[in-house]
Amino acid sequence: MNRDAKRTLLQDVAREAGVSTASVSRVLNRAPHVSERLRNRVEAAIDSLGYVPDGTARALASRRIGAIGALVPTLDNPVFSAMIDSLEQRLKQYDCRLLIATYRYSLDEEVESLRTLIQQGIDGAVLIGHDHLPATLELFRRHEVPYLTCWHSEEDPDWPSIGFDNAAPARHLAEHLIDLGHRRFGVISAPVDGNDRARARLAGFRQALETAGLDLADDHVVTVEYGIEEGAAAFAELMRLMPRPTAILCGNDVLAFGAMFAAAQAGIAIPDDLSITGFDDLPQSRFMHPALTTVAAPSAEVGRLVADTLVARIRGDQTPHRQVLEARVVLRGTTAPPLHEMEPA
Amino acid sequence: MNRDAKRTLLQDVAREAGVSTASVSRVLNRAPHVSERLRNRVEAAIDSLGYVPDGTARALASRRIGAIGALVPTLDNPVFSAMIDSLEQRLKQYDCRLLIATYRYSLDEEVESLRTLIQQGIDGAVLIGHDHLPATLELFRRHEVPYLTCWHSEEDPDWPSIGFDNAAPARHLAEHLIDLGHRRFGVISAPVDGNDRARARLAGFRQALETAGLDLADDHVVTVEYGIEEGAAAFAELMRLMPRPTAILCGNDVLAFGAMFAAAQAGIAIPDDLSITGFDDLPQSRFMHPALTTVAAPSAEVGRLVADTLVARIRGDQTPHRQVLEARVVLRGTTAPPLHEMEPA
DNA sequence: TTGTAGGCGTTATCAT
DNA sequence: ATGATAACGCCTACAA
Repeated sequence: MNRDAKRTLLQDVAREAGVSTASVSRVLNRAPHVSERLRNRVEAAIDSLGYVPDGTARALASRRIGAIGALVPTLDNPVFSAMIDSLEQRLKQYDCRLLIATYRYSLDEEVESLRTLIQQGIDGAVLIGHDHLPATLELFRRHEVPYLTCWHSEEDPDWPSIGFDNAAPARHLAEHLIDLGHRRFGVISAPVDGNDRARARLAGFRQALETAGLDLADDHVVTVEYGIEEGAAAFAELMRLMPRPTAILCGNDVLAFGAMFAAAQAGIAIPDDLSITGFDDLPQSRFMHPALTTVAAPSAEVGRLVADTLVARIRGDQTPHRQVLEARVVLRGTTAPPLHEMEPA
Repeated sequence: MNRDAKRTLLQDVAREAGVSTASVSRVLNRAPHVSERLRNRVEAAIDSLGYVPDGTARALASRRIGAIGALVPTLDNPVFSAMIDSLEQRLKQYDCRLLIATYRYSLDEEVESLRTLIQQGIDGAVLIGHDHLPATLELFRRHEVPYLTCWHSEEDPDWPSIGFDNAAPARHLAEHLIDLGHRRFGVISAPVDGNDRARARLAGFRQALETAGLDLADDHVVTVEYGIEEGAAAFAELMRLMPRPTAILCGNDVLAFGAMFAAAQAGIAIPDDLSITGFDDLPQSRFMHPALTTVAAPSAEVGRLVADTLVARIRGDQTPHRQVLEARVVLRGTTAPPLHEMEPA
């Protein structure tokens, strides 16, 4: 009786079953060319000994760890946690684990986190968005780690992707407001530095306005960090403009929540006095008063598809370089014609 | 020029620096008794070769993988994603990675996920709550994996914990409503099966009511899955009761959101016609109209403390068996005296 | 303080 | 189809 009852090894299983360690390994890995009889003997031995394979030894010998890495800016944003949630669920079906790292929107930290994950031996990785440092790409290349980006739809030979167009729906939102008769706009944007999604959305807003011959002065675009309170503060800033905007486009739903809250505080009626839009379609956006007009980001779908595609890439299968999902505009109650609007000059 | 330019190994670094592999290993692991000179030589060699240690080999040889596992019911619930977010951030400071697995509130699936994580070689694990299958405990014991539970405050020699009391604040919420003059209550609860937190909260509600000599009939407790829509449906069910409750206690904020939405739809004024409470204090709860009376679950704090404590346990340090954080009742705008209430008989 | 060498538990390449 | 056995890359007694 050893003082720490040595764990049972593959070798013990082999002895118990009266076969070679190679055969046990084959059974474990469902390798072809294994006789029914041998398989049964081995499986019986495994059961009777309660054998559990050692993942680290297996990883060293096989050069794959059975886990992928996901690098996300933060899990505090529900769109990302929803994506990660569905990603993990799907990976489980492939018997693949998930290693998470967050980088607080710092691309430098993203590189560092990726480095440690690669060191850890991940079989593949998924990144958010299209903005990354060159060092990131170099790490993937040098260590030959299969990777994917998601949440954007840029065409780029360096970055295979699964996502959706962030600019077009943003443009549609702005066009919708223009069609309703709005002429004076305000924008609340997330910081665009290192965040291509925020940038694309802002660009979409701008494009629609320019096409309509409308001006969007710099002081009509307020940039704030993610957060309801931040959205409320940005809203207050926009409301100090004279003349006031009649519509406010927000870079995401949470900023829109903040804007709606501040509007209510200030006694500004949505959508009668002012229209507001979001982007993401968080679960509660449907259940507000009024319900938020926004764009539905397909979080869960992205997660599933990333799992399917990354696993395929790891296997060496061919996969589409770029997959674009639909991000649909959802018209609800926060957008309406500008009631108290004067006709443009 | 090999066709796959073999990666540089620790051995290569040793040769380059003109020292033994053991010395390189020592430098890598910040072992004591290493001369300044040797360290510099080795570090120079590491830089010049761009050496990156192999995590899998290190894991096999050292018997630790540099990652812990977190088993959570789902990441779709913001309280959990917030906790995981802070957990991961803190773990990074200890140079420790995070492996995530979700189990959709199925304790059987929890066991299975734990098994694969342990097989993966995790250095430690954290579980949510106090409800677990015996097999879970056995896995920890058998594989000698340090572990922690969180989000509850049960005293149990088997389960070291970091969390907060779920029952007491729930009781306080109910007491507060009783003090305001409410006598007829409804409860919207999450499924309590395998969920000690939901059970504790419900028990807290019950206890306060019983102490006050009030009745809570079975049909005044509606159990629904997590979700705004689910909360709304439960609310509708409670509103069909005659006489109607004047206060509704919800098992979490999201259910409360649903209830508030349904109330607004039905033209029931909160808090004048009806009081509503939640539990969790999600970011938006403060920014609703009216703002939600609820209990603040210290998500981020739990995450940080779990990281600190689990890492200490892995090192073999002594840590408190049970750490109880404060979960404070936050009185806001959804609770008020029952305006249209008759005096109790 | 530094070097030598034997594991760590599998997988995978050969034979047979 | 099955069996020997050499990797896999690093850590760590133990020796010097």
